[in-house]
Amino acid sequence: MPQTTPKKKSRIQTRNRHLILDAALDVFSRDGFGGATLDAIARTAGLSKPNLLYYFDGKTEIYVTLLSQLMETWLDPLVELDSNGDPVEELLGYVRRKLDMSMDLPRESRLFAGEIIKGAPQMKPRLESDLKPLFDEKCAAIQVWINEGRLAPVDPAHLLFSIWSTTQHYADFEAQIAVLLEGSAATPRAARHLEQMYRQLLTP
Amino acid sequence: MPQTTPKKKSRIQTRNRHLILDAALDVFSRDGFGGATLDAIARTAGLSKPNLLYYFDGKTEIYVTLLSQLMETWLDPLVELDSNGDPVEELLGYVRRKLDMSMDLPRESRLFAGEIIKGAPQMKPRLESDLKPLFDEKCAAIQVWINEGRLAPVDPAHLLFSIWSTTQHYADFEAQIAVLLEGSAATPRAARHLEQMYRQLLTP
DNA sequence: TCAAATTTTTACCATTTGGTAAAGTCACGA
DNA sequence: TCGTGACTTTACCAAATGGTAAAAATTTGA
Repeated sequence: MPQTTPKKKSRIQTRNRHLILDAALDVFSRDGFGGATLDAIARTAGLSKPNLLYYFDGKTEIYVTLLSQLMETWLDPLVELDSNGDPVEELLGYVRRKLDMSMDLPRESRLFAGEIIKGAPQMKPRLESDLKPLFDEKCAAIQVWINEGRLAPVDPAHLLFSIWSTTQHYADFEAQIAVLLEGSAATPRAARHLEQMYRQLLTP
Repeated sequence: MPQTTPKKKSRIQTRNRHLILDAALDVFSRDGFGGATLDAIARTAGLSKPNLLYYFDGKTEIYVTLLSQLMETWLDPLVELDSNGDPVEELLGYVRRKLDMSMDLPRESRLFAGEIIKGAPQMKPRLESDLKPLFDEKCAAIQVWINEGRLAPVDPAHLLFSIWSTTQHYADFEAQIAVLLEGSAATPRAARHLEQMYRQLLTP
């Protein structure tokens, strides 16, 4: 009986698949799906194009595999938002995790952004099946906190949108920020600014 | 003596150039520069590909023309930020203008986002020459307001980043928001949420 | 060690893409 | 109305691109 997720047998399999996915992340996040080429991915990975296609069935499969892996990583900080914790501190912790993620994984952030900008042709099903229920659950939890008077009355959905946009901005618009901030490092001041902003907004 | 900006002579010239630029905005904002094709632009514009190339010298020229026109529109709301006005109201007005712009011109917002995500290969010079001085000027004006005690102490640069990201998010991530919010219209609640957030942050 | 299985390379191919040459069509002023 | 210049179409190309077949090289396991 064939497995739906076939195990990667050899050492060399896993090594090369990782090489390819890392190269593909470079190329897809910079050029988008349409602008990326198999040649560019192969060159970046240090493999030949036919060799690439020995490990993946095609350009689309590489892209989908990347997005699929990314989805888990991307949802993780929100999963960790604990409805039993202190409301303000939980949300500030979430902001912090999202910001760290933007700084540590800018390519992943840009890949995600590019896919959504295009209208999410590949991701839409997973947005509906994975993100939407989690989003609804967390919005409800935030609303409970508000009803209990432990959080200032904010629009839960748009609060989450704000957090996503302000944190991901540092990855997605890095090129613009580099021009405007020149030498100075963005991270510490960004972290301070976001904590100040969301603490004021959320404290009842 | 040839003009640097040759005048568009006939009625049909201007009409077709507009048709092409509008079609190109559709295609480039969805597929990015690399993913866009002249065929797709021509089809969208209702012209033949050679006919396209009668009006523009090539794919790159169309793209650069679009970005160039966009730059003015994009900077405009920030230009209007009046250092003689009331600080909080001026900044809230700016937020409002940026949000309206995202809602009215989502394709332009996505085109801009796509270019920056790629590392701004075409825009970087104009970011340095046009945006950077304006940004520095407005940051300085905000700092003056803070020093005068008319605005809460915030990081001017990161305040502007927040405003850009939270407003543009509604255009750039429209596909995701559509999934999460389903039927309900985002605009009025977004406007309320952003006003609440920035009023609290900025009021001294 | 040596055959079987896995991995890599070489040599291709069909389609798509950005772009051009040149012939044809149209609009307008003399 | 007719010639001239502006516009459009037809018929192409060369390069790039996603992808394949099959031979060659390498690794693996008995």
